[in-house]
Amino acid sequence: MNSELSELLGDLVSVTHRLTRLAAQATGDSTSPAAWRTLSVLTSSGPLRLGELATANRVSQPTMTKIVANLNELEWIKRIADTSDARAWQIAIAPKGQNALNDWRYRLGMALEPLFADLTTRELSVLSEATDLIGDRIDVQELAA
Amino acid sequence: MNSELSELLGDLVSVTHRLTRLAAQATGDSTSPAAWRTLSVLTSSGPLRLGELATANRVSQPTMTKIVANLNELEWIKRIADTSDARAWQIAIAPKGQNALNDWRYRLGMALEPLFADLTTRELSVLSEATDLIGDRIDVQELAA
DNA sequence: CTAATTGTATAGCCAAACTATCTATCCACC
DNA sequence: GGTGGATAGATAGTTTGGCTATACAATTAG
Repeated sequence: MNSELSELLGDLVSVTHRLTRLAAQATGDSTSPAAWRTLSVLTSSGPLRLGELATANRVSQPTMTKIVANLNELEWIKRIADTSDARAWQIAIAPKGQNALNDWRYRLGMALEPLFADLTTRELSVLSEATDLIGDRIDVQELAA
Repeated sequence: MNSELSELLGDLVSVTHRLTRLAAQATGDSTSPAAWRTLSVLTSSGPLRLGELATANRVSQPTMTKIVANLNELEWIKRIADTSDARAWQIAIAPKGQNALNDWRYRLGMALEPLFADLTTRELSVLSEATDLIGDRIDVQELAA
C-alpha cells in the first residue's frame, strides 16, 4: 500500500465531502444531492434496473426504491416494466427530469463560477482531467460490482 | 458565464457526489460522512466555534449542534467554553477523534487503492493538484462567509 | 417439480439536513 | 446605567437519505 496514494485519496475524499455540501448550499434549493446524483447516473448510463441503479449510486436497494418513488412523483423519471423479467423495472430519466438536471447544473455553475474564475486555463484543464480520471474509476467499480 | 466552465463544474460535482457514496460504501462502517467531514475540517482549521464550524461544513447551525453532540459522546471532539464570550463554545478535535480520522483515512486508502493503482505518476499528480485547487476554492469561500 | 436464488416492496430505525423559535449573552447607543 | 437590537447555541418539528431485516412473487437450477 502506497502511503502517498493513501494520503492523496484521504485528501481527495475529504475535499469531495466538502464540495458536495458547498454545492448543496450554493444553489439553495431543496432537491437533494441523492436526486441529482441519480438523474446524473441515468443520463450517463441510460435506463437501468432499480437494483442496478442502487449499485451505481452506491446505496442499498430499498434506499433507491424510496428515491425512485420520489422522482417518479415529480415525473422526473419513468418506470418501465422490464420485458424480460416480470419482477423488474427499468428506470429511465424523463424529459422533465432532464430539464431539471440541466437547470440545476446551470444554476450550480453560476453559483460556483466566482470561486473558479481565477484559475488559469492550465488549472482548469487539470480539473477537467481529474474529473475524467475519477469518473473512470467510478465506472470501473461499477463493472466489477 | 463561461459555458465550458459551467459544464466542467457540473461534471465535477456529479463525480464528487458519486465518490462520496463510493467512499461511504467502500469502508463499510457506520460513521457518517458528516462526522468525517467535521473532524477533517477541525484538523485543518484548528478549534472553531460551533457556528463557525457549521459554516465551514456548509450546514446549518442546529445541524452542527447535533453532529457535535454525537462526536462529543464518542469523545472525538472537545467542547471548550470560549473565554471571550459566555454564549460560545470552541470545538476542537480530541486525540480519540484524530486517531479515528487517521484510521478511517487509512482504511479508505486501502479500499480505494485498487481503483487508482493503474494511474501513472503524471495522472496521480493531476489528481493531487486538482485536490489542492478544489480545497483552496473551498477555503476561499470560508473566508468570504 | 421442487428448492434455491433473485428483484423489489415494505417495515422500522437512525442520522443528516432544514426552518422556526427560544433563551441567555453581548454590544451599541442614549 | 439602562434599553433595544444583534448574536451564539439549544430545542422542536419535519423531511429525506441512509441502513438492515423481512416478505412475496418471479425466475432459475437441479
